[in-house]
Amino acid sequence: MAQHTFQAPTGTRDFYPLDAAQRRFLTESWRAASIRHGFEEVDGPTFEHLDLYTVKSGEGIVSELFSFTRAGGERTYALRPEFTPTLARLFAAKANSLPRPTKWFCTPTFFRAERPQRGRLREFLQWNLDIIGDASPAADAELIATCVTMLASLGFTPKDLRVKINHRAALAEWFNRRGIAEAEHAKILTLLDQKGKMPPGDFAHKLAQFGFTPEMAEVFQRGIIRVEIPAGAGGVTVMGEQVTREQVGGAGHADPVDLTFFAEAVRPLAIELAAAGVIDWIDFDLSIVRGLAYYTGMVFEVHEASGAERAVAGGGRYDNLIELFGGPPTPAVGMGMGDVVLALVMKDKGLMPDEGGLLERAGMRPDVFVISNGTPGAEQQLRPLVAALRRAGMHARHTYKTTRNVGKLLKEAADQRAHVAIIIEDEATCSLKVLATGAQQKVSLAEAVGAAKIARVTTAPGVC
RNA sequence: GUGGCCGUAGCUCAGCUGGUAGAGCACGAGGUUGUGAUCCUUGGGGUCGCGGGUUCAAAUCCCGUCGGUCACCCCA
Repeated sequence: MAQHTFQAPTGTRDFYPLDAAQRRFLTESWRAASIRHGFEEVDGPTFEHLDLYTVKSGEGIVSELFSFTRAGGERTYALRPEFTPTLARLFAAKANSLPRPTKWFCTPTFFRAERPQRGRLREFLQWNLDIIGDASPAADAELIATCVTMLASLGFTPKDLRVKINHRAALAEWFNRRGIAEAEHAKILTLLDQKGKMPPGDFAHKLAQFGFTPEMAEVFQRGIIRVEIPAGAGGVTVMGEQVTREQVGGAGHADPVDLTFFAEAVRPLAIELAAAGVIDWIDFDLSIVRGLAYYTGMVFEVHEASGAERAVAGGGRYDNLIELFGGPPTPAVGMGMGDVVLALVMKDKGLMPDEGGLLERAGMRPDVFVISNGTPGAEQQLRPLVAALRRAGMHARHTYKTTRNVGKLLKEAADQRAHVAIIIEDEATCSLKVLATGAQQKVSLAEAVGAAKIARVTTAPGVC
């Protein structure tokens, strides 16, 4: 009978030790930033009733889900494709006893039945961050600031990544003032979303159907708009690119471009972002609209500065969503960041730690590697010393090879990224070597555990 | 779901217009002077993604299929 070989399902990943270390590094970075900003960790089931997802997104979503029924069962379930419905369910169930705002985060796995491509897989991790019960621009800014702080902790700068912010409510109000019917708004948003996938001429032509001039199309193409911030709110007075009537149509044009209203609408948010110290990362950009329906206010995406790669993160305000899932009317703002694009962009920018760095940051490096020099007395002490180190809370390893060549075993200790090597000389003494520096000292075997602890603490590179 | 490109050792690949598989690195074992090096010896590992077809003969040519990748659709 021929052996059958099994492959991992399409769009999934196997996590060998180094991959697992990278995953843990990312999730720990997410966790640390969340906790520093006062968010609490939550989670829910990996699968939910299918209905939970069709409520918000309609039946069309089903083809994008992994759904199933239990053999012999009636109900249909789906592996979770996102966290927001679960979050809304959790909040709605205890809404009366939860504080306002409630600040929650999680870093779980999600599943989408799409064909994988660059930056998109069928199973992935996503950091979710939500502030529920606070309608203020300060909450929007806090969410974005948490996201930015996390990215900065990985080594990104405002030159690497840009946070592009738009405002659905302000756009809608602006459209209304231009006399565009409510029913047309979604079509315009869709058109804006697809702008990058068509020639500029086509885009202008399609926009014209909604009464926009080619000059307005030019404004949307430029995207970034100018927003003035009062001095004293973070010391920044002006941000963004000046778009003047002269640049896009001339002062005498019949339909002059006036974005004053829009700039006024987002200024409170800009002031909060300046106060949070992240204004350097921000562009107010009319071309960011984010997919579908439920956003009601601020929307944002984090992009690699040159526009390469997919969005690293995205989110926005959804003030109707908790209600939609059966809770009391509650304003909320949230975001998600997937691990796949994040890792790609980190590698693009040279910010992904190397093997040693990943093991370090994931907490996987051995504290001590114990070597016997091969004499009978030393050999006898090897296992007791390893055991004693482990009892003392240290990550201790030893070789499984038969050779007792000290040079080879030191190489093995270094290959395994151990911090300290202990070479047992005989039944009573050993040498303790700090591998990073080569410094070596003789100690009695009885003192070895204590000496290793001290060496480990005083030589540990800081984990930031 | 649709299309382009790609599948040879753990990795990077060689193998020409057909003549039943190789290199480097890596890995295992051992040696050399007991300190992360160099060096030497040696070992394991592939029904060439899978299945069919053409042929005396297929890693090589043809078809299908599976997988990967990139793009479209979609992107919560």
